Order: sequence, then C-alpha cells, then structure tokens
Amino acid sequence: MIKNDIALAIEKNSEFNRAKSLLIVESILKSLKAALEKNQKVEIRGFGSFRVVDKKTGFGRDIRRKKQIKIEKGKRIKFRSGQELKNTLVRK
Amino acid sequence: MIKNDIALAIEKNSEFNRAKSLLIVESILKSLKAALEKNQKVEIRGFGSFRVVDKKTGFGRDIRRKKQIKIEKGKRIKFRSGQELKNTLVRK
DNA sequence: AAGGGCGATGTCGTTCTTGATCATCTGAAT
DNA sequence: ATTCAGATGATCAAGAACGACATCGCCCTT
Repeated sequence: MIKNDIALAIEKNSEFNRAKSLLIVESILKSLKAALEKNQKVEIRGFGSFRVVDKKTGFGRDIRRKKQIKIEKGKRIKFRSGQELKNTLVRK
Repeated sequence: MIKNDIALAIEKNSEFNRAKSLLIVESILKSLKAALEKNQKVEIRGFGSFRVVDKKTGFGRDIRRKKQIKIEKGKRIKFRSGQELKNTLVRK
C-alpha cells in the first residue's frame, strides 16, 4: 500500500477526487512530522502511537572495514501498535 | 497529538469541517488496518513504512510467579522512519 | 511513460528492547 | 461526563536495533 492507495480510500469514503485526496494525505503527513519534530507523541487509539525517544545505542558496525563505529546520539521514532491492531493481526 | 489534532490539520488545509475531517481520518486508519491485516506493507515515501513481521520472541516473564511464560508466536507491526523524517529530527 | 532517488535487504557485534502479566493512573475517544 | 485503551513498572532471557554501504526494487515526480 502506498500513498496513492490511501488517497483511494479517502476517495471512496467521500466526494473528493484523487488530487484533493492526495492533498489531504500530504497535509496529514506534514502535521505528523511537525509534531514529531517537536518531540510530541502521536497517539491514535485503536491503531498505535508514535514517540520520539533518545538514541542510546553507542556502537554500530562497519561491515566493510570490520570495525566498530561510534554512533552519534540523537533521536528515533518509535511506533507501538495498539491492542486493537494487534488483535486483528492475531485473528489472521 | 491525537486524532482530533489530525482532523484540525485537515481542516486548515481544506474547506472541510471538523466532523468531515474526522471521517477522513477514520477512513484512512481503516484502510491502513485492512492492509496490515493482509500482511501488506504500507510504504509512505518521505515519512516511513509499516511492515508485518513474524514474532520470534518465544519467552516472556510472569512477574507474580517469577517464572518464564511461553509466548505464542504471532505477528508484530514494525515501523521504520524514512530518511526525510530522520533528518528533520536530527536538525532539532 | 520513465528515470531518479528513496526504501528494502543483508552484513557485523554489542547494547538494548521485547514480551506476558496485573494493578493503577492518565487521558483519548465517544 | 463516562468509558476503557494505553502507559507504567518489575522481571529475565532471547531476539532485535543500531550505523554504514552496496545492490536491487520500485514509488514518486517529471
């Protein structure tokens, strides 16, 4: 499933055309990014939640040079699926 | 940020009212769930991707009885943030 | 219609998260 | 205003995540 498929879903559940649906998708993504940039968590009941967490891993591995790599500290996006979403998967 | 905030974002970038915006959000979530239930990956360029992966962890812990618990195998949702999203976080 | 550029994959070893459970508390959703 | 999903914490061990890079796949924009 890609962006266009999501726009299709909107199209089906509304009277908007594809172009307008895509704009909606973009605006949503934009707002999500904005929130995450501000270190805000995004919580969608019944689906899941996004959170910004500190990157703690201190070492990586350069497979070519076969030596350790220092990993700069930073941020990560962590997604946790909600119970409802988990259940639907279990049933499958 | 919660569902209502997302609806707000749609409201700002369109001529739809809050109720309609919420319906759009719901339809999107619904389609996302449907795709994941079918083990389909959801890929949003510039944002990130969701994938359904097999749960391999085989043990949990019952804190009360202090003993291991067998974990039934199942599925998990894995989210990976895209390059663009990572960059915006790094800048922060 | 088609190429460009982002995402997926595999690799490595160390560090860190995951995962079930239950009670309690916060707060999202209706 | 009410309800109930989600976060938290404690627990241990095994599996996953982490960065860099090349290659392949394919989404997205032209």
